[in-house]
Amino acid sequence: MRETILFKALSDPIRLRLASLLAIAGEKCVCVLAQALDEPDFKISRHLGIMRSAGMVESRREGTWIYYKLAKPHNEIEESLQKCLKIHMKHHETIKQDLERLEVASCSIEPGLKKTNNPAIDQV
Amino acid sequence: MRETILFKALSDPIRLRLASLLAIAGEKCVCVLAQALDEPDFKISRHLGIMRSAGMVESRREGTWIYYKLAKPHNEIEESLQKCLKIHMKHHETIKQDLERLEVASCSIEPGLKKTNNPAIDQV
DNA sequence: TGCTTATCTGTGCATGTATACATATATTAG
DNA sequence: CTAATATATGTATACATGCACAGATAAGCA
Repeated sequence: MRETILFKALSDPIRLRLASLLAIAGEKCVCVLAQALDEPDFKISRHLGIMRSAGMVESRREGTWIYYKLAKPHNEIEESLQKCLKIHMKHHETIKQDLERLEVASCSIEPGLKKTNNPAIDQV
Repeated sequence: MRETILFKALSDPIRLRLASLLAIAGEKCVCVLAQALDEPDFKISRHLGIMRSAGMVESRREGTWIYYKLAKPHNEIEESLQKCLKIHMKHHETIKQDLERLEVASCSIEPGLKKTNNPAIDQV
């Protein structure tokens, strides 16, 4: 029953929130996801690792950042599940709050942007 | 994240098989499900209890037997999941074997039938 | 080179989970 | 009542899981 790995991956609140955000908002890096969920980086990283072991997400390095996205579904069940998350979870109260934090989240140094020497500007 | 209870309920192979059988074949009693999965009664009973606590199944007593069925979905996610199990799991190798055993399964005394005093007949 | 940020991982601990076995409860038949 | 069948549950054990903290690794930049 390989499928149980999938359900186990979604059976933890942190991982269900991560999967929902990735389904709704697409590819994101660890530090942005950590801000969206308001949880420490190492915790998010570990859970993303579990999800990757389950074949649920894929990662891609870009400079210092590592971006995660939902993996292409391996079968119809996974496809149904991903659609289900994308369509329904955006109305979930917790996910709505996560999405709000996600919108305003940013890495200390945005890719392509350079940190200035003016802290006042950096805070924007 | 109430939904994680659902996924946790499906994250064990026994429970995923039970949920799939109930989704495909409808209401069944414990001893028939135990035969279908080829697992001891007390194990099936305990897992069905977990599924009931998760609000996933409902039970109904009829004489000595207790029949279980999938509960009416509480939201769109549950509804999607049930449809997903019903449509896709019937093609799963393990589930196909379970369904074969389910077809020939029967309680020692079928409801409505009386046990005879002739062991030869009872064995049929 | 050294410094900073982002991400990952080793470790110990507390908690949760699945299991088998024995036993308890419930219903029906005699 | 007793016996038989179906189902549920208490318990001990082995194993898995989530967590926090510290430390490691990797990339970019001065």
